[in-house]
Amino acid sequence: MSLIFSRQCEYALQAVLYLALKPHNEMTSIKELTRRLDIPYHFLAKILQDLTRKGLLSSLKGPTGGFALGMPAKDITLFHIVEAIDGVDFMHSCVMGFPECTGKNPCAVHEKWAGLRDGIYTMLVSKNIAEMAKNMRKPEYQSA
Amino acid sequence: MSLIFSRQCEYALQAVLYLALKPHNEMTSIKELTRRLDIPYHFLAKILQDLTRKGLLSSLKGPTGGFALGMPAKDITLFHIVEAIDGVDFMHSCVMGFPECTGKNPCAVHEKWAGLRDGIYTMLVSKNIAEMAKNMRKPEYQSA
DNA sequence: GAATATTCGGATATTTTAGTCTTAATATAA
DNA sequence: TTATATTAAGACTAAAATATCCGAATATTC
Repeated sequence: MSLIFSRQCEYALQAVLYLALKPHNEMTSIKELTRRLDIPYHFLAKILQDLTRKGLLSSLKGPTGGFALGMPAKDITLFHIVEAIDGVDFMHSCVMGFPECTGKNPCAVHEKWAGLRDGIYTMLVSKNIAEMAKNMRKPEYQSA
Repeated sequence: MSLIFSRQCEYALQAVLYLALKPHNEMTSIKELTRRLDIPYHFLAKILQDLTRKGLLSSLKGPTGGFALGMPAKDITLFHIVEAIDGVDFMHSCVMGFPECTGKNPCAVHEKWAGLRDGIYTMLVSKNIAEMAKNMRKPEYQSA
Protein backbone atom coordinates (compact mmCIF):
# COMPACT_ATOMS: atom_id res chain seq x y z
CA MET A 1 0.00 0.00 0.00
CA SER A 2 0.99 3.58 -0.40
CA LEU A 3 -0.76 6.83 0.35
CA ILE A 4 -0.13 10.23 -1.07
CA PHE A 5 0.72 11.52 2.38
CA SER A 6 2.10 9.56 5.31
CA ARG A 7 -0.27 8.78 8.13
CA GLN A 8 1.59 11.26 10.27
CA CYS A 9 0.97 13.93 7.68
CA GLU A 10 -2.72 13.08 7.43
CA TYR A 11 -3.03 13.46 11.20
CA ALA A 12 -1.21 16.78 11.04
CA LEU A 13 -3.54 18.09 8.36
CA GLN A 14 -6.59 17.02 10.33
CA ALA A 15 -5.34 18.53 13.57
CA VAL A 16 -4.30 21.87 12.11
CA LEU A 17 -7.60 22.14 10.28
CA TYR A 18 -9.39 21.46 13.55
CA LEU A 19 -7.44 24.22 15.26
CA ALA A 20 -8.30 26.60 12.43
CA LEU A 21 -11.96 26.29 13.40
CA LYS A 22 -11.25 27.50 16.91
CA PRO A 23 -11.38 31.12 18.02
CA HIS A 24 -7.97 32.75 17.87
CA ASN A 25 -5.97 32.39 21.10
CA GLU A 26 -8.04 29.52 22.39
CA MET A 27 -5.87 26.61 23.42
CA THR A 28 -6.94 23.08 22.56
CA SER A 29 -5.63 20.06 24.44
CA ILE A 30 -4.32 16.89 22.85
CA LYS A 31 -7.08 15.10 24.70
CA GLU A 32 -9.77 17.06 22.88
CA LEU A 33 -8.06 16.61 19.54
CA THR A 34 -7.64 12.87 19.88
CA ARG A 35 -11.21 12.49 21.08
CA ARG A 36 -12.62 14.37 18.12
CA LEU A 37 -10.25 13.08 15.48
CA ASP A 38 -9.69 9.55 16.76
CA ILE A 39 -5.92 9.70 16.57
CA PRO A 40 -3.62 7.82 19.03
CA TYR A 41 -2.85 10.20 21.88
CA HIS A 42 0.91 9.92 22.18
CA PHE A 43 1.43 9.78 18.47
CA LEU A 44 -0.49 12.99 17.95
CA ALA A 45 1.44 14.56 20.82
CA LYS A 46 4.67 13.92 18.90
CA ILE A 47 3.29 15.39 15.73
CA LEU A 48 2.03 18.52 17.46
CA GLN A 49 5.38 18.98 19.18
CA ASP A 50 7.02 18.77 15.81
CA LEU A 51 4.69 21.32 14.26
CA THR A 52 5.29 23.58 17.24
CA ARG A 53 9.06 23.39 16.84
CA LYS A 54 8.56 24.35 13.22
CA GLY A 55 6.47 27.38 14.13
CA LEU A 56 3.16 26.26 12.65
CA LEU A 57 1.65 25.85 16.11
CA SER A 58 2.16 27.41 19.51
CA SER A 59 1.80 25.56 22.77
CA LEU A 60 1.24 26.24 26.42
CA LYS A 61 1.69 23.88 29.37
CA GLY A 62 -0.48 23.53 32.42
CA PRO A 63 -4.23 23.59 32.96
CA THR A 64 -5.90 25.69 30.26
CA GLY A 65 -2.82 24.84 28.19
CA GLY A 66 -2.79 23.13 24.83
CA PHE A 67 -2.08 24.01 21.22
CA ALA A 68 -3.14 26.78 18.87
CA LEU A 69 -2.09 28.00 15.46
CA GLY A 70 1.34 29.60 15.53
CA MET A 71 0.39 32.26 12.99
CA PRO A 72 -2.77 33.69 11.48
CA ALA A 73 -4.90 31.03 9.77
CA LYS A 74 -4.90 33.10 6.60
CA ASP A 75 -1.13 32.59 6.35
CA ILE A 76 -1.26 28.79 6.55
CA THR A 77 -1.94 26.47 3.63
CA LEU A 78 -2.06 22.70 3.50
CA PHE A 79 1.20 22.88 1.62
CA HIS A 80 2.97 24.32 4.67
CA ILE A 81 1.86 21.36 6.71
CA VAL A 82 2.85 18.76 4.12
CA GLU A 83 6.18 20.50 3.69
CA ALA A 84 6.80 20.38 7.44
CA ILE A 85 5.92 16.71 7.89
CA ASP A 86 6.51 14.73 4.70
CA GLY A 87 8.61 17.11 2.68
CA VAL A 88 7.85 17.86 -0.93
CA ASP A 89 10.12 15.52 -2.87
CA PHE A 90 7.07 14.34 -4.77
CA MET A 91 7.10 17.73 -6.49
CA HIS A 92 10.32 16.95 -8.34
CA SER A 93 10.61 13.21 -8.65
CA CYS A 94 9.50 10.74 -11.30
CA VAL A 95 6.23 9.04 -10.49
CA MET A 96 7.68 5.70 -11.62
CA GLY A 97 10.93 6.28 -9.77
CA PHE A 98 13.24 6.56 -12.77
CA PRO A 99 16.26 8.47 -11.51
CA GLU A 100 17.09 9.76 -15.00
CA CYS A 101 13.61 11.00 -15.82
CA THR A 102 13.81 14.62 -16.96
CA GLY A 103 12.24 16.88 -19.54
CA LYS A 104 14.91 15.91 -22.08
CA ASN A 105 14.64 12.28 -21.19
CA PRO A 106 11.07 11.76 -20.06
CA CYS A 107 9.43 8.58 -18.84
CA ALA A 108 6.25 7.38 -20.48
CA VAL A 109 3.98 9.52 -18.31
CA HIS A 110 6.28 12.42 -17.58
CA GLU A 111 4.09 15.15 -19.04
CA LYS A 112 0.85 13.74 -17.74
CA TRP A 113 2.25 13.50 -14.27
CA ALA A 114 3.72 17.00 -14.43
CA GLY A 115 0.22 18.34 -14.99
CA LEU A 116 -1.28 16.29 -12.19
CA ARG A 117 1.49 17.19 -9.80
CA ASP A 118 0.87 20.85 -10.49
CA GLY A 119 -2.80 20.21 -9.81
CA ILE A 120 -1.90 18.71 -6.45
CA TYR A 121 0.28 21.69 -5.69
CA THR A 122 -2.55 24.05 -6.59
CA MET A 123 -4.93 22.08 -4.41
CA LEU A 124 -2.55 22.51 -1.48
CA VAL A 125 -1.81 26.21 -1.87
CA SER A 126 -4.89 27.80 -3.46
CA LYS A 127 -6.82 28.18 -0.24
CA ASN A 128 -5.54 29.07 3.21
CA ILE A 129 -6.97 27.23 6.17
CA ALA A 130 -9.02 30.25 7.26
CA GLU A 131 -11.01 30.03 4.03
CA MET A 132 -11.30 26.29 4.41
CA ALA A 133 -12.56 26.61 7.95
CA LYS A 134 -15.26 29.05 6.85
CA ASN A 135 -17.06 26.49 4.68
CA MET A 136 -16.53 23.64 7.05
CA ARG A 137 -18.84 22.23 9.64
CA LYS A 138 -18.20 18.54 9.49
CA PRO A 139 -19.53 15.81 11.77
CA GLU A 140 -16.02 15.06 12.93
CA TYR A 141 -15.81 18.65 14.12
CA GLN A 142 -19.28 19.23 15.50
CA SER A 143 -19.94 19.46 19.21
CA ALA A 144 -19.91 16.06 20.92
CA MET B 1 8.39 10.98 3.33
CA SER B 2 5.73 9.45 1.19
CA LEU B 3 5.54 8.57 -2.49
CA ILE B 4 2.53 8.04 -4.65
CA PHE B 5 3.58 4.45 -5.25
CA SER B 6 5.65 2.26 -2.97
CA ARG B 7 9.22 1.59 -3.97
CA GLN B 8 8.25 -1.98 -4.74
CA CYS B 9 5.61 -0.70 -7.11
CA GLU B 10 8.02 1.69 -8.80
CA TYR B 11 10.40 -1.20 -9.41
CA ALA B 12 7.56 -3.30 -10.80
CA LEU B 13 6.53 -0.55 -13.21
CA GLN B 14 10.09 -0.12 -14.40
CA ALA B 15 10.68 -3.83 -14.86
CA VAL B 16 7.45 -4.53 -16.72
CA LEU B 17 8.06 -1.56 -18.98
CA TYR B 18 11.52 -2.91 -19.70
CA LEU B 19 10.09 -6.28 -20.62
CA ALA B 20 7.58 -4.60 -22.92
CA LEU B 21 10.47 -3.38 -25.05
CA LYS B 22 11.69 -6.90 -25.62
CA PRO B 23 10.63 -9.10 -28.54
CA HIS B 24 7.73 -11.32 -27.61
CA ASN B 25 8.82 -14.70 -26.18
CA GLU B 26 12.30 -13.54 -25.31
CA MET B 27 13.16 -14.32 -21.73
CA THR B 28 15.01 -11.74 -19.65
CA SER B 29 16.99 -12.67 -16.56
CA ILE B 30 16.83 -10.86 -13.24
CA LYS B 31 20.52 -10.20 -13.70
CA GLU B 32 19.93 -8.21 -16.84
CA LEU B 33 17.03 -6.32 -15.32
CA THR B 34 18.90 -5.32 -12.17
CA ARG B 35 21.93 -4.29 -14.20
CA ARG B 36 19.90 -2.04 -16.46
CA LEU B 37 17.51 -0.70 -13.88
CA ASP B 38 19.78 -0.57 -10.83
CA ILE B 39 17.39 -2.42 -8.54
CA PRO B 40 18.58 -4.74 -5.73
CA TYR B 41 18.76 -8.25 -7.15
CA HIS B 42 16.92 -10.27 -4.53
CA PHE B 43 14.32 -7.62 -3.98
CA LEU B 44 13.47 -7.50 -7.65
CA ALA B 45 13.39 -11.30 -7.73
CA LYS B 46 10.63 -11.22 -5.11
CA ILE B 47 8.65 -8.65 -7.00
CA LEU B 48 8.88 -10.54 -10.27
CA GLN B 49 7.81 -13.74 -8.54
CA ASP B 50 4.81 -11.90 -7.23
CA LEU B 51 3.88 -10.51 -10.64
CA THR B 52 4.28 -14.00 -12.08
CA ARG B 53 1.93 -15.52 -9.52
CA LYS B 54 -0.57 -12.85 -10.47
CA GLY B 55 -0.30 -13.67 -14.14
CA LEU B 56 1.24 -10.42 -15.35
CA LEU B 57 4.52 -12.16 -16.10
CA SER B 58 5.58 -15.63 -17.09
CA SER B 59 8.80 -17.25 -15.99
CA LEU B 60 11.10 -20.06 -17.00
CA LYS B 61 13.89 -21.68 -15.01
CA GLY B 62 17.25 -22.81 -16.22
CA PRO B 63 19.76 -21.33 -18.66
CA THR B 64 17.95 -19.20 -21.25
CA GLY B 65 15.30 -18.83 -18.56
CA GLY B 66 14.02 -15.59 -17.10
CA PHE B 67 10.88 -13.50 -17.24
CA ALA B 68 8.60 -12.23 -19.96
CA LEU B 69 5.19 -10.61 -20.14
CA GLY B 70 2.44 -13.02 -19.19
CA MET B 71 0.02 -11.61 -21.75
CA PRO B 72 0.18 -9.40 -24.83
CA ALA B 73 1.67 -5.98 -24.08
CA LYS B 74 -1.40 -4.33 -25.55
CA ASP B 75 -3.49 -5.86 -22.76
CA ILE B 76 -1.36 -4.48 -19.92
CA THR B 77 -1.65 -1.00 -18.48
CA LEU B 78 0.25 0.63 -15.66
CA PHE B 79 -2.94 0.35 -13.65
CA HIS B 80 -2.74 -3.45 -13.73
CA ILE B 81 0.71 -3.30 -12.21
CA VAL B 82 -0.20 -0.80 -9.51
CA GLU B 83 -3.28 -2.84 -8.71
CA ALA B 84 -1.18 -5.99 -8.33
CA ILE B 85 1.47 -4.46 -6.09
CA ASP B 86 0.10 -1.53 -4.10
CA GLY B 87 -3.61 -1.99 -4.52
CA VAL B 88 -5.86 0.88 -5.45
CA ASP B 89 -7.22 2.11 -2.13
CA PHE B 90 -6.04 5.57 -3.09
CA MET B 91 -8.88 5.60 -5.62
CA HIS B 92 -11.51 5.68 -2.89
CA SER B 93 -9.95 7.18 0.19
CA CYS B 94 -9.75 10.72 1.49
CA VAL B 95 -6.47 12.43 0.70
CA MET B 96 -6.36 13.86 4.22
CA GLY B 97 -7.33 10.56 5.79
CA PHE B 98 -10.74 11.58 7.14
CA PRO B 99 -12.64 8.33 7.57
CA GLU B 100 -16.01 10.10 7.22
CA CYS B 101 -15.15 12.02 4.08
CA THR B 102 -17.82 11.37 1.45
CA GLY B 103 -19.71 13.27 -1.21
CA LYS B 104 -22.39 14.26 1.30
CA ASN B 105 -19.83 15.13 3.90
CA PRO B 106 -16.77 16.27 2.00
CA CYS B 107 -13.43 17.38 3.36
CA ALA B 108 -12.04 20.74 2.30
CA VAL B 109 -10.41 19.39 -0.86
CA HIS B 110 -12.76 16.53 -1.64
CA GLU B 111 -13.82 17.73 -5.09
CA LYS B 112 -10.39 18.93 -6.13
CA TRP B 113 -8.87 15.62 -5.16
CA ALA B 114 -11.61 13.65 -6.91
CA GLY B 115 -10.63 15.36 -10.15
CA LEU B 116 -6.94 14.76 -9.66
CA ARG B 117 -7.48 11.16 -8.67
CA ASP B 118 -9.43 10.61 -11.85
CA GLY B 119 -6.56 12.20 -13.73
CA ILE B 120 -4.16 9.73 -12.15
CA TYR B 121 -6.46 6.89 -13.07
CA THR B 122 -6.60 8.11 -16.65
CA MET B 123 -2.83 8.40 -16.73
CA LEU B 124 -2.56 4.78 -15.66
CA VAL B 125 -5.12 3.27 -18.01
CA SER B 126 -5.16 5.43 -21.14
CA LYS B 127 -2.17 3.78 -22.76
CA ASN B 128 -1.15 0.16 -22.76
CA ILE B 129 2.51 -0.67 -22.35
CA ALA B 130 2.85 -1.65 -26.01
CA GLU B 131 2.04 1.92 -27.01
CA MET B 132 4.34 3.25 -24.35
CA ALA B 133 7.18 1.04 -25.52
CA LYS B 134 6.79 2.29 -29.07
CA ASN B 135 7.73 5.87 -28.22
CA MET B 136 10.40 4.87 -25.77
CA ARG B 137 14.11 4.58 -26.27
CA LYS B 138 15.54 5.82 -23.03
CA PRO B 139 19.16 5.79 -21.90
CA GLU B 140 18.29 3.40 -19.12
CA TYR B 141 17.05 1.01 -21.75
CA GLN B 142 19.62 1.43 -24.48
CA SER B 143 22.21 -1.22 -25.22
CA ALA B 144 24.96 -1.31 -22.63
C1' DG C 1 23.97 -38.16 -16.69
C1' DA C 2 26.74 -34.10 -15.03
C1' DA C 3 27.50 -29.30 -14.85
C1' DT C 4 25.44 -24.98 -15.01
C1' DA C 5 22.25 -21.15 -15.03
C1' DT C 6 18.31 -19.82 -13.76
C1' DT C 7 13.70 -19.10 -10.90
C1' DC C 8 11.14 -20.48 -6.40
C1' DG C 9 10.27 -20.30 -1.62
C1' DG C 10 11.14 -19.50 2.87
C1' DA C 11 13.86 -17.53 6.49
C1' DT C 12 16.22 -13.73 8.11
C1' DA C 13 18.01 -9.00 8.61
C1' DT C 14 17.65 -3.98 8.28
C1' DT C 15 15.34 0.33 8.05
C1' DT C 16 11.49 3.22 8.39
C1' DT C 17 7.09 4.36 10.12
C1' DA C 18 3.72 4.00 13.59
C1' DG C 19 2.58 3.89 18.15
C1' DT C 20 3.41 3.61 23.49
C1' DC C 21 5.31 4.68 27.96
C1' DT C 22 7.54 7.21 31.49
C1' DT C 23 9.53 11.07 33.61
C1' DA C 24 10.42 15.95 33.67
C1' DA C 25 9.07 20.71 33.10
C1' DT C 26 5.69 24.21 33.56
C1' DA C 27 1.55 26.81 34.14
C1' DT C 28 -2.84 27.36 36.76
C1' DA C 29 -5.75 27.52 40.51
C1' DA C 30 -7.13 26.41 45.02
C1' DT D 1 2.71 26.45 48.32
C1' DT D 2 0.59 22.41 46.96
C1' DA D 3 -2.18 19.74 43.84
C1' DT D 4 -3.30 19.23 39.25
C1' DA D 5 -3.44 19.46 34.30
C1' DT D 6 -1.09 20.02 30.73
C1' DT D 7 3.06 19.85 27.08
C1' DA D 8 8.22 18.27 26.29
C1' DA D 9 11.47 14.88 25.60
C1' DG D 10 13.48 10.68 25.10
C1' DA D 11 13.46 5.75 25.39
C1' DC D 12 11.12 2.02 24.02
C1' DT D 13 8.09 -1.35 21.29
C1' DA D 14 5.46 -2.94 17.21
C1' DA D 15 4.53 -3.28 12.58
C1' DA D 16 5.43 -2.61 7.88
C1' DA D 17 8.50 -1.87 4.08
C1' DT D 18 12.81 -2.81 2.16
C1' DA D 19 16.50 -5.83 1.35
C1' DT D 20 19.45 -10.15 1.74
C1' DC D 21 20.60 -15.04 1.96
C1' DC D 22 20.34 -19.83 1.13
C1' DG D 23 18.84 -24.20 -0.35
C1' DA D 24 15.66 -26.49 -3.49
C1' DA D 25 13.60 -27.10 -8.02
C1' DT D 26 14.07 -27.06 -12.85
C1' DA D 27 15.52 -26.37 -17.49
C1' DT D 28 19.48 -26.38 -20.77
C1' DT D 29 23.66 -27.77 -22.64
C1' DC D 30 27.45 -30.60 -22.95
